[in-house]
Amino acid sequence: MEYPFGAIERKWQQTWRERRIFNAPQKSDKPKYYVLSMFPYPSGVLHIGHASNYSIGDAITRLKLMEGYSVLQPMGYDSFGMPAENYAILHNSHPRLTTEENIAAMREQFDGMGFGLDWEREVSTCRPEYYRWGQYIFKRMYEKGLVYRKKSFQNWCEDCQTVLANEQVEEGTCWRCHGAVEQKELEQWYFKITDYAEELLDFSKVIDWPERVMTMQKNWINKSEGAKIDFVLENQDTKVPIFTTRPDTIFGVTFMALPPEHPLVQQWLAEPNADAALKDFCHKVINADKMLRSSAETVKEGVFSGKYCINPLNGDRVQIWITNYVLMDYGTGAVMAVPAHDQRDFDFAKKYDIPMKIVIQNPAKSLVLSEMQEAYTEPGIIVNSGKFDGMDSEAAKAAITAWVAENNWGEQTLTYRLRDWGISRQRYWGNPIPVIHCPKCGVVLVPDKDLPVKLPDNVQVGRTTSNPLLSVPEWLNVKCPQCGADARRETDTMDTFVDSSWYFARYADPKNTAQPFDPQLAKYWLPVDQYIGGIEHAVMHLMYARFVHKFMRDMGWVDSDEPFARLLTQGMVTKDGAKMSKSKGNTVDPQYIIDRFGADTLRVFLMFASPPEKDVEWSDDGLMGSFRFLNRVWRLIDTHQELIRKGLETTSDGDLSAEIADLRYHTHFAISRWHDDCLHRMQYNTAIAATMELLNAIIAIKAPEKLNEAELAIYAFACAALPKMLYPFAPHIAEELWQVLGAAKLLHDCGLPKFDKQYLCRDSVTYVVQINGKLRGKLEVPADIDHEELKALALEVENVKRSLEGFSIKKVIVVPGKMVSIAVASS
RNA sequence: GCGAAAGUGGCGGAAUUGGCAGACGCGCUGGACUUAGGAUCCAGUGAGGUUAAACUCGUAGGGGUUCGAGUCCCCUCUUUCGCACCA
Repeated sequence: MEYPFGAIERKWQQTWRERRIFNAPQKSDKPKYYVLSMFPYPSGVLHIGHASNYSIGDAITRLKLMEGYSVLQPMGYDSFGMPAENYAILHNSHPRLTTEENIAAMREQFDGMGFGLDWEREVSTCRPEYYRWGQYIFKRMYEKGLVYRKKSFQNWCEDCQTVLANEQVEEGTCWRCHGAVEQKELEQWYFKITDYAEELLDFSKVIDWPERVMTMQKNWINKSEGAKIDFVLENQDTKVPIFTTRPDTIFGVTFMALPPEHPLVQQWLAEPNADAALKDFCHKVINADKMLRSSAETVKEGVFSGKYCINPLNGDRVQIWITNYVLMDYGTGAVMAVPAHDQRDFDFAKKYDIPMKIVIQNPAKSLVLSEMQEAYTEPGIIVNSGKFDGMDSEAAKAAITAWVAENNWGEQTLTYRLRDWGISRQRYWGNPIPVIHCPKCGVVLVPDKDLPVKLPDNVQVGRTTSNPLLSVPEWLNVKCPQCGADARRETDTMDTFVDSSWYFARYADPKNTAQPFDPQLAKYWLPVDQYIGGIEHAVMHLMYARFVHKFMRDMGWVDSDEPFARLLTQGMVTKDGAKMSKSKGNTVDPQYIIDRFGADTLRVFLMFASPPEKDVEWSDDGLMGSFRFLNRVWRLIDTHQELIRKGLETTSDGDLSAEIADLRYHTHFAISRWHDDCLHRMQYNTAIAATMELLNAIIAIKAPEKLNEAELAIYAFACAALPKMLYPFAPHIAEELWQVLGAAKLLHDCGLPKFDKQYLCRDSVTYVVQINGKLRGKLEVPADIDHEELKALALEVENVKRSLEGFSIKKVIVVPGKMVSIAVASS
């Protein structure tokens, strides 16, 4: 007989809704706790990955409620972007309509899972009441100098018909569609995330983040210290700044390397007498696959530009080469090449027969140019460097930099790999950038009173070669708010990562119509105490959100330095060892599981199969195991409910059988483990295992109706612990059984299951006896036994005695409560 | 190539501080029951060995520290992830 999960789940979902259990109060006597799972794109269908992810957040939510916190667990939808646009095209509809339909469908499925979400705080990024404030934030950032426009080569995804930020290019492909990314010269809007590079490297204000995520962000930002030094074009005043971390090698520069994108190179190419070979080379490199080009294995190539520049330190005349191995994106986009002391420059110089110059000697073994097979990149003694000769190269770094600064040739500087965040997207379904281009006034921000700039509805969506917004003249053409002249709206929309960079703050005050959120409310709820989401957002979303949060802090809107105090990166659900996907045909439909076995069964399986940060391998058999487990709990309590209710009203004083004393120990032990696993270790799989062990211990009592009053009290206590222990994972059945046992209150309001330390101490303890680390016997002794007495007893254990024959005892060690270890040597 | 994490039965996983390896679940084997179920209950289940014990081996492989190592140290292999010409 299966327990009636369907009726139970519907009943409690309705009760929670009616009693507003999960609608977080704006004010509370209790301490606050903000649990947030990354919001989904509203696909319209609940995926097993959603079920898994949100089960974790919900377990934490219910635990924190039991613990006495005022908990906020909101939910919303990341509803702008390509997928929504494509979905609408596929269904021959409009993204506004399909998105709202999908949201309604998903909401129903979320409720079917029994998630305790505060739906009164729902946000959806594509609704004007939300994106209005995204535009408002854009404007405030603009006013603070954190937004600018720049024309340059962009990562262009042909499939998505839009540009991508550097972070959004994965192995040369688009992070979303994995189409090829090429370079295209465009004028784009940027957020100056680099202003916060230094602070983004600092994770001292987060409480608990995975080391891995912090490392990934640090690597992404990649700070390096060095010097910026101006070389000067021969016979001209034009400066060519370079960045180097090795100023100690500057006297060894024999050529300069520039990428084809370098402005100087572009200028030379534009000259009427530009060299044809140079043109061809630049064209080839710029249009080459970006992934291939930036791979260390790619053969270094270049063309001599015919131009020279002057090394300011020694006046050397240096050839300028255009190469494929220098990145326009990093440092100043120009490299002083020191082939003797840099492997890349060495390879290049060998290939093109460019001279080399040793300026650092290996103290162990003198370098000879003609014999060098690779660059010498280690520290050493400075040579051929004028007044710095003889110095230690490490010390020379500072000395040379200081000399450079003194002579105004350059300065000490920091550089980061992190680039500014390009937020322009040439798509319809996104947040319009609130800007008007006026032929007289230039860039004019849309006045706050005119926000939001609403997306027009009458647009032909589809894969177009230009931004669909260009085809809506009544939207596009406006009067300049400053001078009233005919002007045009900006048609770029914002990267959807902008929308998701502040939503966690909007949840604090989601209906505010006067500002993004009331700072008082945001200061109350933020930071998010526990954030949960996929590792795939380790760099992009999490770094953008940290950046925008720091901006909001600087505006005084929030007062925390970090948006997410604790971060849990959950694993994905796999089947047959691979990520579930339609194309592989290895998907599982959570709705079918819910209909057939109940949401509680699904949740218990997902939480039991592995710790939250690890992947879960789907198993139909495993799911059945969870279903049987819940059925066993159900049968136990349902069958004995009257007995248990009676037992709950009696006290536990009186004689106990050994069996019941044992049950009492197991009960308190299981609850204490559950506490540790749920509250400290966040290892929910073992918390469920502890609950199963308790169930097994209770079921082992075969005839509870024959127990005396004291024993029955212990039995009932054990049974009553089960619903509480199950509540975070299987809340519906837990709530139902709790009611069956006669409770008046709902479980979230009844506190954590309690255990008593005194019952964790046992009268007698089993010690194991080891000889040289090998198990040789066991003995049962009183827990408070004297160690000397214990040693003596251990030596008398039959098997131990036999094993000791022919050996002499060197040492006997007692590990309290656990073992006696005997070290022996053959005699 | 660099960096990080990991490697435990047939499977998912447990072992929290260096202290009985394999909790819990799945699967499997044998049995009971019959309302024949995706049911329930009982017993067993790392490998070898034995009638049964004893005992031996065993946490990717090899060495080491220790009375004692899945756990600490060194080397090697494999897998996953991140970075990958960053000047």
